[in-house]
Amino acid sequence: MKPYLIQVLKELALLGAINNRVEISSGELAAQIKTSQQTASRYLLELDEMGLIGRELGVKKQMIRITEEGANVLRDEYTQYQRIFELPEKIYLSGVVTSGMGEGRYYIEQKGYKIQFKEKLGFIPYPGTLNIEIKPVDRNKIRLLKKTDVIRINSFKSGDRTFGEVRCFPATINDVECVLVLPARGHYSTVLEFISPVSLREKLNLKDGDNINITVSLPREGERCYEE
Amino acid sequence: MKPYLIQVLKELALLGAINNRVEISSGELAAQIKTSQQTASRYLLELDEMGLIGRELGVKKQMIRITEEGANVLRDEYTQYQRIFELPEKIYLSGVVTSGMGEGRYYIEQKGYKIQFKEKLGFIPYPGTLNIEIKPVDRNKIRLLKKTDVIRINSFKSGDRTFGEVRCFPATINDVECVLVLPARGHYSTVLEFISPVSLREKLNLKDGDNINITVSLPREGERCYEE
DNA sequence: ATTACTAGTAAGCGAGTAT
DNA sequence: TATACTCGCTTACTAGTAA
Repeated sequence: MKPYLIQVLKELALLGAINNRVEISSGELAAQIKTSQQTASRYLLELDEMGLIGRELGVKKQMIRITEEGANVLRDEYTQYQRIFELPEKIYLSGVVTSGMGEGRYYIEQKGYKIQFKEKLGFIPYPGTLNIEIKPVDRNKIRLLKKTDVIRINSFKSGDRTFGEVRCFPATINDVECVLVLPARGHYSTVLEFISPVSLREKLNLKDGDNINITVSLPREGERCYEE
Repeated sequence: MKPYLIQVLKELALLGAINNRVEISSGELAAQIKTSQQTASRYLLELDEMGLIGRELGVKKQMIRITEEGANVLRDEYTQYQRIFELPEKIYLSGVVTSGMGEGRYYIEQKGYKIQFKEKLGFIPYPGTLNIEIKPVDRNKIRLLKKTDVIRINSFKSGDRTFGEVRCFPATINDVECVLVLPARGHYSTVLEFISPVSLREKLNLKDGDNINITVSLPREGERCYEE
């Protein structure tokens, strides 16, 4: 979808072309979007061919109406802006199922973690984590999570070693509820670990390489903290 | 403002670049917006030169943050989408002060209208209308108004002639409250007439040719009616 | 008046590559 | 690895104009 066509569609929508036909000549549209009449005419032809607008050409002007499909294009844009400005409650990620090397399992089996999971999450996790590899660029979204404070699992000592603090976020994978577990310290990884009372791999019938969609819930506004 | 730059800015914002710095290479951005690394690099240069983003170039990746100015560009876009989808309570117009030929005055001085103005608007208008010429393309917005029902002034007979039904809409001109009066029948005009208890021309200190901004309030959702 | 075609020009794109 | 330059190619633009 060409960006300039979205802009034109938006302009038509602002004139009311979503719920009504709108009377506008290519010259008028051109003035509105500050381009030439010829270009405006071409835009309308393109939008028409793509089925995003409908036109009734009269002898003089034309009546234009945005189609359902065209309205959907704009609605999608609107949704994106809402995600930007409406201090989102969720972030959206997609990723691929991978196999870790069983370290996730080793960690969550530690008594010091298990007690806290039971207390703060209300369940003892199935012994094993579901590892999801996300796109490197989406680590920026994880960055946001690291600054928030949802459910905090404290660090503890066991024998000679220390197990670090981790943070938990209510999440869904393909609409199944689970919990994202992030180490509070350390470098950003492209692999996320999820836990649940039951085996997510079985419940979701997943195998390595499967694509899945993730949503992660963010805490309420007041608890949010940003840089600087 | 080039449409494709807005799209890129939006993409960065979706990664969280408004409140945080975001770590992204030109190649990653390219993949995100489905273009080449070179083009993505050029986009970032353009946005940087325009002051819409700030960059910290490291040896490897770069940290990007949307500036206040950049955020404003996106906020303006968002506002436009809100006007499209949030079933607006107001429509926004701009226009130029013109002189009619005194017909407005003739009409509102009619007793049949005056009684109804007093009853339904709560005031007897200053004897004269403020005429505002709008852009022809904005008649589409007026079209929306014609389908709504805010304050209806009934037609009446006086002597041998009939005075038609008119509709009134709460409005503001340069933030001063007034009332837009539209004939219920007849062709769309590019000249709108406004009334008020006092002389709007004096109160706003207007002369012919002055540019003014208008907002017109629409009725609540339930009362709205669309074509078809 | 319009819409929209043609043709010449300008802007945008991406492969190759320097840094 | 990165970023971002050059340059040939493609796409988009507008003036002129036909319908």
